[in-house]
Amino acid sequence: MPERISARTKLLDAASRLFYANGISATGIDAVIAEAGVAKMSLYNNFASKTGLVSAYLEARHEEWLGLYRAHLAHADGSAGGVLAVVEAYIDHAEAGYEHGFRGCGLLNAAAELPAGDPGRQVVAGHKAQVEGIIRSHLEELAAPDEAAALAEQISFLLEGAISRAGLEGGSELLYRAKSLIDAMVRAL
Amino acid sequence: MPERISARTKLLDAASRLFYANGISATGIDAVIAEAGVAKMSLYNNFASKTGLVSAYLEARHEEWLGLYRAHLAHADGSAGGVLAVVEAYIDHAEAGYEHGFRGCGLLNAAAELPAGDPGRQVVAGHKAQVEGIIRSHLEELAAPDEAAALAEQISFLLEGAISRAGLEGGSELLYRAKSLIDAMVRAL
DNA sequence: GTCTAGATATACAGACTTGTCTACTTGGAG
DNA sequence: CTCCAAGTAGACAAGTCTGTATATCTAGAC
Repeated sequence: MPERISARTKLLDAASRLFYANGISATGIDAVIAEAGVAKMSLYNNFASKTGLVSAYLEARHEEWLGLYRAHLAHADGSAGGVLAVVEAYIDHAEAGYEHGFRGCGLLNAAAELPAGDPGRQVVAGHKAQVEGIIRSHLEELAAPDEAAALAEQISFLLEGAISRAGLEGGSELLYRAKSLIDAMVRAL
Repeated sequence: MPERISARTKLLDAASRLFYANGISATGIDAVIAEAGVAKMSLYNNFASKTGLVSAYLEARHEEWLGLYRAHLAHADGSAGGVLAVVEAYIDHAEAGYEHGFRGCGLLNAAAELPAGDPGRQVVAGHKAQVEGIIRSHLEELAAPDEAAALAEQISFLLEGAISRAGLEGGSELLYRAKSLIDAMVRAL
């Protein structure tokens, strides 16, 4: 009973691995279907084009992150713990055993190779804004709205930079440093 | 007397515009030579391959940033001003009138589309480490080495994140917010 | 048992990519 | 004036890319 997995799922999983490790432009259709172990027509039966596959990839990365965040939030301790759950979701991401090491935020990397004006860049901008919004909503339970908004922006910048730098280093170490910095900032409230 | 400009320079300038605006993989040789207004053989007489052009591009972006930083450093006010000169160099970069708007750090964007293990990623990691080192050396004139190192890391994360987010927004506004945050952090020493 | 939706294998069209080759032109240095 | 380095124009080889077309297979619904 080998768990029937749809071609669509296999394609998204394969695309996720290859797009993340090697970049989107550098990953051809043929590489994706070979990694997925499906026929080329299965790709075009499930997605309108490579661009459609990329859009689904972006959406899936966003949903995946939300899932990791919610899992940590469920065991989080108070509002400060909620903020840390955001960081822990990225740490999970960094340690999820990518074949060629951690390479930073998949969404930000995708945006980097999309030409200016591509709608995919709006998706990524929306994701980042949502993350900052989550942080802000937790902080609003600990401080006045103005202060919460300012600190949420600062924390989201700090976290974003730590992810990028950690991606260049290839490991999650810098994310733990960001976590303790953020922990101290929230506790200082 | 139309200022004789070498084909190499025209190619690097054209590659700079196109690689930055549209991404490296998405930019073909033909587009670069058309933008530069030179013959294809001029490219291969000056660079071993497209990869060689990309390496020169990365090096040029690093040198360009250093030039902007040094220009601000020359008019900087004390060690705190030295740290702010780092931020101002990125603000200059963001406002340098890119054809399709600011799109973040060109070096980080390039790293995002290089496959894991590509030597170009080391160049980018080195640039980011050098920036953090510059910040640290300024702070060491204001605080103990340990404290300076910790704050330099925090500031470099914050700045890096602000650049990425500003690139997604397409403007330099978020960089000014980062500048005032960093200004406050340094003054608090 | 039949029908159908989904999957498969393979070939192929057409465009685009990097890089090479050859023959020609041009601007200045000596 | 001559020579040479740098640049030009365009054709071309060889490979890769996306996307389509066709014919076949298979598992479950009815």
